[in-house]
Amino acid sequence: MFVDPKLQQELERVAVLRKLPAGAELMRAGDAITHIPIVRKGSLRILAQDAEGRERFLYHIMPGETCALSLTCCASKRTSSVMAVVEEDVELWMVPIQYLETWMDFPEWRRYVNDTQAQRFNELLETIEVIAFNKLDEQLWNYLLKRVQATGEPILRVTHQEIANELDSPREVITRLLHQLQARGRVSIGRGTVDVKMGAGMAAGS
DNA sequence: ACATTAAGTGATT
DNA sequence: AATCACTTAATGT
Repeated sequence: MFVDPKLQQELERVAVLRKLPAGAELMRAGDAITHIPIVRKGSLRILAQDAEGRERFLYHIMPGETCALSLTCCASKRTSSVMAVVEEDVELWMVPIQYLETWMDFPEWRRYVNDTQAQRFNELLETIEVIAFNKLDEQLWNYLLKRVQATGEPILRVTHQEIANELDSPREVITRLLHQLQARGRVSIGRGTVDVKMGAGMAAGS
């Protein structure tokens, strides 16, 4: 994980290793943040969540990465505003937040925190762009692609309803858009599954 | 066989 | 693009 043996040693000393199965919820909006999760294996899916329980997919956290939001959240001692769901079975290092600051003495840690912040920021911008300027069919395709990339599995076990929830859109619309994608050979759908055909981008249409 | 859940459809705004 | 009302199909017990 870290090159600096001292930092690595610190990590192994204070972090609690935690394993969670796909689909498990690591945290929900409103939860207090006591630990910073660093993904060792697997991946997490991060969703925005509002007071009424509506959701919105934001991005994934992949191995070696940590949640930039928890970093800023605990720095300002606020509660989480996002929900974290396990995408692919994960192993997490749970680092008590107190070490966030004390570890700043390690240059490598500073760089790591900085890098993840920058990376997340870019990803966030990207998803904002998708949400703000793209039509739902493009958002859907983007969503499917990201999830496939995050799981390494081309076949997603998801219902239309679940997708609809995460894109905050009615199920019927998702069903119809999935059919369009199927007609274009980009996916094939089964009950509770979507088989995503990887390959070229979205290109042309309607 | 029955109940439940997922998906498909058409009409309406 | 959203919402409704309803049908049909798959799946679990």
